[in-house]
Amino acid sequence: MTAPAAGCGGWWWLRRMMMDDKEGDGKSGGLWWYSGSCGVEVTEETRRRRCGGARWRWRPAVIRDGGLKRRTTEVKPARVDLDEGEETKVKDRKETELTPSRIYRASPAAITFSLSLSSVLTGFCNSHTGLKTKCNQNPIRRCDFDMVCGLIDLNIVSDEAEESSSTNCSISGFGPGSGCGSGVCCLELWHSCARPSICLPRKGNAVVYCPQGHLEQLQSAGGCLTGEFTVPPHVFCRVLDVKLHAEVGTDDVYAQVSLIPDPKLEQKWREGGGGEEYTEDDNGVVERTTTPHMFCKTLTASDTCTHGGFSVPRRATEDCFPSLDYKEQRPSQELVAKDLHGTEWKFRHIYRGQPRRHLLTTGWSAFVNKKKLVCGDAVLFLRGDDGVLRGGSSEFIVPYNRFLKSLASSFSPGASFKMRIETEDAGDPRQNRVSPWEIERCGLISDIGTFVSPLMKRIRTSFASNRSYVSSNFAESMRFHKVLQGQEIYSFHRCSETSQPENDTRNLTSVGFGESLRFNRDLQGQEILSNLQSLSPSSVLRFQQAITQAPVTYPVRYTDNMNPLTGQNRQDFFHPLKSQLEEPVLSSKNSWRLFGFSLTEGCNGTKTSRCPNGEDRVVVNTKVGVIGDVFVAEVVTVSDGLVGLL
Amino acid sequence: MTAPAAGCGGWWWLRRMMMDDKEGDGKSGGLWWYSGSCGVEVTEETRRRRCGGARWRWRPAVIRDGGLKRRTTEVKPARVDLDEGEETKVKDRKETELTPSRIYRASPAAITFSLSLSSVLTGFCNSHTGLKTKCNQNPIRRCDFDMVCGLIDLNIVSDEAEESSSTNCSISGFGPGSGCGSGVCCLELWHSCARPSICLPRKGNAVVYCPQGHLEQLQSAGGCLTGEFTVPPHVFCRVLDVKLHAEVGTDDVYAQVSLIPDPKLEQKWREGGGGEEYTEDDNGVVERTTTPHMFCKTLTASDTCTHGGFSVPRRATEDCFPSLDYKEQRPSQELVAKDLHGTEWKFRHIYRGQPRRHLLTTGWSAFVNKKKLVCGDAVLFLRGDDGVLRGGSSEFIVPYNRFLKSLASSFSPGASFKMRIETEDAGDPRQNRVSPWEIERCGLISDIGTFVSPLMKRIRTSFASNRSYVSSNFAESMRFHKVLQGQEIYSFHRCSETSQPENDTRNLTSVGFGESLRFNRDLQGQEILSNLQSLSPSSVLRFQQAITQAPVTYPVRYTDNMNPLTGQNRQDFFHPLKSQLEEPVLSSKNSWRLFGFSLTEGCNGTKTSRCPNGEDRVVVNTKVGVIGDVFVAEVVTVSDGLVGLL
DNA sequence: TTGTCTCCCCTTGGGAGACAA
DNA sequence: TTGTCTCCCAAGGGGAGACAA
Repeated sequence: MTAPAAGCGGWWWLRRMMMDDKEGDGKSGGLWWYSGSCGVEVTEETRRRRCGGARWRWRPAVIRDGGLKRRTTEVKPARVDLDEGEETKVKDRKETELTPSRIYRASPAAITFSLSLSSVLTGFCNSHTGLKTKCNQNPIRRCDFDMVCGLIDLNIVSDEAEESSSTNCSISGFGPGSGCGSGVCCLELWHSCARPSICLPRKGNAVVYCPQGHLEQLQSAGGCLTGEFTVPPHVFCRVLDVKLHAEVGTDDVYAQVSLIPDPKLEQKWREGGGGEEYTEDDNGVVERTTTPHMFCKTLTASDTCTHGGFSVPRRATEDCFPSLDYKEQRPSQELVAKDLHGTEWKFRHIYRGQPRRHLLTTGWSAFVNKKKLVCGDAVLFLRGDDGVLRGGSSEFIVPYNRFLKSLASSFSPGASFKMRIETEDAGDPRQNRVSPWEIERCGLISDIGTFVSPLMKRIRTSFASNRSYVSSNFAESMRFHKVLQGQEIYSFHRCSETSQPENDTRNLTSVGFGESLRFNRDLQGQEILSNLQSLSPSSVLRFQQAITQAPVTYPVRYTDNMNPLTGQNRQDFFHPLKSQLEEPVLSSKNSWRLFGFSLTEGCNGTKTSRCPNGEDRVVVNTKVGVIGDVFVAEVVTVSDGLVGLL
Repeated sequence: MTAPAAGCGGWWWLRRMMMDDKEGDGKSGGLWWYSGSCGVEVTEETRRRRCGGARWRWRPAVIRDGGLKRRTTEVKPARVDLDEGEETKVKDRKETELTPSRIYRASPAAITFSLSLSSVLTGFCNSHTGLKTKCNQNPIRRCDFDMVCGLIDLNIVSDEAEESSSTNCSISGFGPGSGCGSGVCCLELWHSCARPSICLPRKGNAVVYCPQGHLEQLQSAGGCLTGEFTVPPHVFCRVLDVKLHAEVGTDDVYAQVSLIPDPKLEQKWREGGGGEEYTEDDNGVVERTTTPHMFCKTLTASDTCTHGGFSVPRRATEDCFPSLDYKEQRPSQELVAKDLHGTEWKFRHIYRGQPRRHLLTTGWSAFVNKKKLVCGDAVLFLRGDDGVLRGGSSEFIVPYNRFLKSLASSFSPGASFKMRIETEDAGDPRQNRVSPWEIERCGLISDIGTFVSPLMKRIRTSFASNRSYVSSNFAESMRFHKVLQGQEIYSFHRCSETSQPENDTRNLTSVGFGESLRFNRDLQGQEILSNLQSLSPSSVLRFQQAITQAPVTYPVRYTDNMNPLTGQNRQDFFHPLKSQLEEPVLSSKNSWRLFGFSLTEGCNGTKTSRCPNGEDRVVVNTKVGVIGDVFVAEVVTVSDGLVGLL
């Protein structure tokens, strides 16, 4: 549990915690429970064991040397047979199979595919027992809110106090078509469970689907797809539908996005037409106009033990729960909570004790047992508001406008750029290839775009000067911070500095982010440390070595680059190559290709060229670059379809 | 629960109980538990719902108006919200999918197939929580026995008392190759869970496999097989291996029989050779030389409630459990029981109370909970002895000798015959076609065999005069009665009469069965009623109508009747017909074919000929015929490959 | 403000005999 | 002989305040 804290807190901590047991020896993440008489260790023999494309996961727990003296029922069998101090393995948690993403074709006209956004892209976004909750005190006072339980560490709680209107909230409404199976999945809740960077497209959005990258990832992930497929590099599509889902057993969230190819979009693009009429921002993200009320808390031993209930942080109660009638001696009310599946959970919320505190009593232990929560897990309460489905992107579904914009910028070896990353991966990004729409030029623009698309002139925009894009990008990322809990918020401008006095915090958080900072209100996190501290010289060296290795060539073929699906081409979509006589896979080419989008058209250099003074500059860039969740690097190669970095 | 009792008790009751809720409205089989304050109804919304060939089942329970006052934990949630007398639905029992039978080919030489004997053939043989048990009182006294828990009704207990040597029994031994997956499945136990008429072939037995009937049944059962297959009507085989299995979740038993074609057998048959050298009886059944010790008891409310344990019938204790040291004030011992999967269960067996009685206390409730037993279920204890794998037949694997014998007999319309049936189906036999080796001539032999096989002269034997076969047949069926519990045994000669005084019972049971009657020792059953009572005139009429309808022709083709697999013929085994140009399926023929075995060779009548005075005679035959598990009917048609009845 | 602990009390369940069918 | 009931008691869980970090 000594892994350095990195980034600006928020949901990043969820993954950080789950990555803590990197040694994989089952010790650092082991559970020591009631260590007074015997230690019970939860092993992880099969953690992350790959099994036919399925990923086995393990649920971490917190090492505790202290603890309660009573044992839980689960430990009971061990106690009987154990001598003092003896250890045993308790398999009280079933490991759950991770469903790989699926591709299927609903009809020749509509390409429907299900992309497990959080599962496939992160692989570790598990253990959420999301709750979408309503609150009932009596027929008059009623409040709907959402609640998510995950694995979030928190030692710092936000000091921002904010009075909330905690009554008469309505259920966050999603139509049956856009919700979960039961039509009750809440968008806020879904996002709070998903990878922070996940943005969902909206119905009707114009997007560019990149099936090559999708297939490639599926294949490399050991999915069920085998053989070679004839797929175009990208398909201009409209979003037919977006459905939010959650796995029944694990509460892992995923989305099912239905696309239909739209030849008009391609035609528009070929004719040099600009972007879509709607241009809220280039992600299509629509900011909420209402403020969500939510809080997150890591469960303590007392929260999860059988004696007593859940101690609710005072500020969280005021922000998320309906106010109690404090004139009564023991004010109480009943909360009705819905999880991701629409299952209702009832909790008795009472204000009692000396000194007074807020507690959830009746019903809480049932929830703990059913969701198999242990000390160290976290729970998130999210009060329901009316949610609006936002635009966005996955790795394989790129907003049309963003796609067009990316064509207007060029990258050449040595050029610096920045992109958002998952903070926890900063120490080992494993990102040697990125898509042009994921990155942004920064610093000096050494090469003016040598690649010009038919519409480049019209929409050409320098990323570096496109300030609105930058802030939008951050607003998007910060939006996910709101589900976190913290007392002290640090601006990412100061994240490499040491902690500040508490009364300085608000001033800092109000600098430079405007409205998006309101999401930080509930942030919970430890001190923000620059990833610089976790980047040892040796790790940098390893990273350098990795990028100089021969690039991997994937067996994905495409027949006509930049050629969207039309006619017979579309007929062959996803059909395995069998009798087609083509040249073998171009393994001799120095082609780094993730999404099949060519940046080499009109560009001379197609070979992998190592950065002339790479090592120093990379280190410098890394030092400067890892700020919060923004990764700054430089282009090493620009080759067939992607940008090699860093 | 007013369904008429039918047949001679025994395992028939298992299916009878599960058929009780024929209305399917979920009411007649509902569970009313602790009706004092609230009724809790177990519904069966999806009972026996077919789902892609899988059969969903439901576990019945007994309606109880009385009961204990304490509630089980499962009812607890309902109690909170219920007013007095209010009802709620409790789904405390998961319905379990029934695995359909499988056919696969291990190698071209060895046809290995797995036939789920109990599941496929009965479809309802579920809910057994079999236990194979050892008994430990101390290191000195140790006893192994078997225990099965099923759904058996019993109101009568056998009065026969028999002292048993209850100590130092050995584990019933089966080699790893012939047992369950873990090599611990007991043959006795397996048989006690299987359909009563199931007989397993032995390793090395000569059998005739009838793939056409097998495929036909699989197809009509909605199995995974589609298309048409080139299969011969029968294949002369040797039994390579017999493996006993049980489904993990349901304890449903099935067997995996491995066969290998044996051309020598066919050659022998063609040369007019006789039967096999071993001729214990024509089923190849080897009678046990040791007496099994077992008992069965329907669980009472007290047995399944949380207060107290399982009350063991005194005689059962003496017969199956090791004797206790009655000099002690509270004699007790520990029993270690193994279920079908080899899972061990420990029970404390104590002799206490005033008056004294035998109880299983510690460990019992854990078993009840794990196996989800409720009042009305039954439990069977089977003491382990050395078991010997017996010969026998399934519907598709016919013992060679029996097959040969069946060729020696002929049937023509109007001829009477009898066959064993599942008692519970007597009211609706759904048996309009049978195989010649399943039936036996009775009454006047109106037609002397017009069908003569090459070896008929040598082994020709009249079924009606083959007394040993008759008794063997009954011995086989009675063998399964031993697992049942009853106080009053009725001879099948008197089964249509009303109940007799108890002291008459022993005399009756000793008439006419000789050694086979020892299996009745533990029979448990209600009064034996003739199925005549359940055969209303309308049902007979319906049956008559059914058999006069145009016979169904199945899409099973066979290339050469009576031609076993040889050479290329064998190569095509199970391979779908694709390019073969044959005449269409002979749907115009009045061919009733179940196993593809022709009885029409040398026989003039191939058309469906209705019995001249059918209705009256059928009724008469039925009246006479349904005696215990023996069904007497008459031949209606003799056509291409089977005998039409009744 | 809230995590831990202890105390109290109720529920539950295991195990015993009483009693009667 | 055995099914049901009641009693006893221990274990465990829910809920409360005490206390301290």
